[in-house]
Amino acid sequence: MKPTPTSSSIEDYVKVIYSFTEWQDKPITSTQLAARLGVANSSVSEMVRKLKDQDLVEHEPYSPIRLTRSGLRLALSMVRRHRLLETYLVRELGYTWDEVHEEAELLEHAVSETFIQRMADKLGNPTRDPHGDPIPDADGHITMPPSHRLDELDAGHRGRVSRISDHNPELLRYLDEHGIGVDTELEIVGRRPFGGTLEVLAAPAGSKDMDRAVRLDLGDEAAVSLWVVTDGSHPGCTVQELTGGSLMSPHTASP
Amino acid sequence: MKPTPTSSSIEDYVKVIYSFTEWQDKPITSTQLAARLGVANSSVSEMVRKLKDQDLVEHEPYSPIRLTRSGLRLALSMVRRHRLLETYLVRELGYTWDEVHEEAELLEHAVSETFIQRMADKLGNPTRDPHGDPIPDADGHITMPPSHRLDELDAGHRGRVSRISDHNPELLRYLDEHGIGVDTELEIVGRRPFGGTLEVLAAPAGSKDMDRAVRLDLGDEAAVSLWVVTDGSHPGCTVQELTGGSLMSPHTASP
DNA sequence: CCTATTATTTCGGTGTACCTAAATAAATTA
DNA sequence: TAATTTATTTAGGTACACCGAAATAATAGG
Repeated sequence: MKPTPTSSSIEDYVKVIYSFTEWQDKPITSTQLAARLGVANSSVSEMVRKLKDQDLVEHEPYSPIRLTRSGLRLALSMVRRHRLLETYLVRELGYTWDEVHEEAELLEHAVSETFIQRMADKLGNPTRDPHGDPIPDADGHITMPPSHRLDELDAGHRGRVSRISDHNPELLRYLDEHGIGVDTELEIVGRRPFGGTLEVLAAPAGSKDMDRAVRLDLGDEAAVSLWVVTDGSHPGCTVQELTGGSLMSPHTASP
Repeated sequence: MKPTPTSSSIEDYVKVIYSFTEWQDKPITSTQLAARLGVANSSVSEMVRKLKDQDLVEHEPYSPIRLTRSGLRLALSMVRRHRLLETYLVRELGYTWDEVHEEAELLEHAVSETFIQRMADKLGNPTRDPHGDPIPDADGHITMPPSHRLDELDAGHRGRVSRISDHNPELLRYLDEHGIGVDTELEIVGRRPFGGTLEVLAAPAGSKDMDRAVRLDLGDEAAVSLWVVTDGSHPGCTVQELTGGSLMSPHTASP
């Protein structure tokens, strides 16, 4: 419960802890956190102690890690930075959606609050980034679209792609080559679970041609996450993560 | 003479070493370097050893520090980053010239080469930044305008402001309030050296009104540096630093 | 030329964020 | 439930970039 000298590592920890609960509500464990940050478990233990000292997380030994109110505030401000930066890079500097993640990852720790605000103004305060993720506002309010898991959708289901995870550039390029992006209308034409892997076949709406359908091979553990709107009406409704985790009800986060 | 894992500290050291010799040619000493970086002398000694190991500087104990060819290359790339960022922030994000320095200082360590290039393209590969400083090209070539020291100019001399140091926001705001910026036409209406300080009175060209002239009180030690073109013809000719150091001949640096 | 002053380097330490290996707690399963 | 496996934390150590204080070299003054 001390002051708050924040560092770029701290920002990363908090952001990852937040992200883990963005689309499902189980809190993250040390090991998962270590894996996502690419550091050793022991580093996490140590750092979590520090985060707790600064009142950014709640944590009892051997139990999962949860953000406090002020941890959530910090996390949402990092998420806002990241997503605004991605939007800006795509709209103003001609980046493609598969390039932006890494660059934003570095920049989010370096830019000032002024920079963020000027950028947001110039972009017209967007509420979704190029991957379809919601952008928190300056006060840390974020509205998650209501959602269902893609792996619960039946063949024949149509909808718009609402969101595609920005973590796998290779997947993004693959989807791009097949004409799939945010807001693309899709239809689930088939599905085949096997060997712990869920395979979803999707094609531009209307096509029933299984051979020409995009084959999405979805391992567990966050390898891939594609999101699909379950009704074709408005963008930004009824989406849910493909990989791991249980179905959760729609929610809104704010500090 | 080892490989080259660069860090943001190393980048700062090298950039400051370069800057010191940009407008005069005496090499920097440990103490001066420490002062400009805001670190202790002992930190500089240590770091300079490391820079030498990486073949970025030449240095014999107790003598001044000079960049090697590869040190100069790195320095010019940092200067390019910094000046392009300043230009971009002013032109694209509505920063004023007195705000940009700090922001660029942070960003220059974080952005990728791709980012720099896209930014440069969008700006049309400018060769001067908002303060009038020359921007090195992608190959590390920079052309310094030929120059005379402002403190050698006589009263009555007219010219355009070619360059104003970006290190003192307060000065920049002061000048701005008095309508002085890069490319403003000025006339030296008087001068008064006293107590180790040089005072220059300048006014918009034509005005002979000493009272309404801008009074520039120029201490030594890099407190202020204003640059004035000594002839009104083209921008980018005959400029020189105001503070400390001896007159040097025009030169061009490149790695 | 020798001494006093100033510049520079060396030495012993600090905080941050990592790591591996060892110890301990929790969960699984036999 | 006891034993094994897995998760987590603790212990001991590293690299980086910094610091103040002490030692040493260079410079300036008498």
